[in-house]
Amino acid sequence: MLISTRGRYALRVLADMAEHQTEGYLPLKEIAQRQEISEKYLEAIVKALVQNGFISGVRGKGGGYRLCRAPEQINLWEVLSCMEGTLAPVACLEQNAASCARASECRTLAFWRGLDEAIRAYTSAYSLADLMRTGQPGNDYII
Amino acid sequence: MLISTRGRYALRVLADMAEHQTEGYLPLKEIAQRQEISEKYLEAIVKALVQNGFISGVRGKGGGYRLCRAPEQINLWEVLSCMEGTLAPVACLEQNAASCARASECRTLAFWRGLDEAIRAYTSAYSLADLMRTGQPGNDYII
DNA sequence: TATATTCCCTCTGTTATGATAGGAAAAGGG
DNA sequence: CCCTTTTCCTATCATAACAGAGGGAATATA
Repeated sequence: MLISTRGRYALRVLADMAEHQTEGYLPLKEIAQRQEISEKYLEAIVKALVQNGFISGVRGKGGGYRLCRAPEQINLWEVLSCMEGTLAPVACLEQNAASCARASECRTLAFWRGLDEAIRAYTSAYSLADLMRTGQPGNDYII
Repeated sequence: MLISTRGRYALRVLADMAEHQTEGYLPLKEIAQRQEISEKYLEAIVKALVQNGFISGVRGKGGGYRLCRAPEQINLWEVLSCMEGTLAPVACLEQNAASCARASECRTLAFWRGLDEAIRAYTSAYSLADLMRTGQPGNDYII
C-alpha cells in the first residue's frame, strides 16, 4: 500500500479544516467527530501537519487548529510525502537508499523511475482546493 | 512502499529468464546467484509466478524454470498486481474493501481513483520485452 | 543408486501499522 | 487562584507484513 491511514486521514483532516475555515480555530475533538476518526490517533497526524507548516495549533480554551496557507497553496504531493516519509514506489528510489552496485546494469531501474515520476506528477498536480471542488486538478497552485 | 521485494525481485527474475531464454530450463540456483538474491526467498516468488502462469517449472536433473509466454506478452501490471496482491494506492480501493459509508460525500475518493488509474496506466503500458530494451514502453503487448 | 532439481510446510526475527493511555503545559473564564 | 478546555508529549501494545532460513518429500536424469 503506497498510502497508509496517516496520509489518508491527513487529507481528510485538511479538507475538513478547509470546509470550516471561517469558524476560526477548530478543536481536534470536533474534527475527529465529524470525520469519525479516533481523536487520539489524529493527534499524531496533526502533530506532523503542524511540524511541516500546513496547520498551526493554539492551546487552551477557544483554541484548536487552523490552516496556515490558503487551500490553493497546499500541494497534495507535499502533504502525502511528508506524512508517509516517502512516496517512492520502491525502496531503491528512497532518499537515503543505499547506493546499489547493480544500478548501472539494472533492467528495471528506468521502469521504477518512470513510475515514481508518474506518481509525483499526478499527486503534485492537485492542491487542497481541488479536493474541495471534488473535481479535476486545476493550476491554482501558486508558487 | 507500493512495491515490496516480492514485486521487485519478480521483475528481476523474469528479466533474467528472458535474457537467458535460449538456454532451456534455468535452475533457480543460477538465477539466484546471478541476481544475488537468496535462493530460499526466491522459491516463494517463483512459486507465485508459476501459479499465475508466467513461468513453468520442471523437476529433477536438467530441470528448472522457463517463461511460459513471449516477453512481449508478459504485462508488468499483471505481474506486479499478482505478486503484491494489489496495486491499489489506498485501502479503500482494494478489491475486497469494506464498502465505506462516507464514499458518497468523500472529498478524497476521486483523487485516489485517479492515482490508482495513473499507476495502472503506467505499469500496464510496459511488457517484459520493454525491460529488455531498457527503453520506453512499446505497444508490442498483443492481446 | 546417486545427484540435481522443484515443490511444500513450518518457523523466526524484525519492522511497520494503527492505534490507546496517561498525563504535562498553556490559555481563558470565573 | 482554581477549573475547564485544549494542545502537546511520551510511552506502550497488538497485529500483520516482510524477508528470509531450515528440513525434507517428490521427481527426473544418468
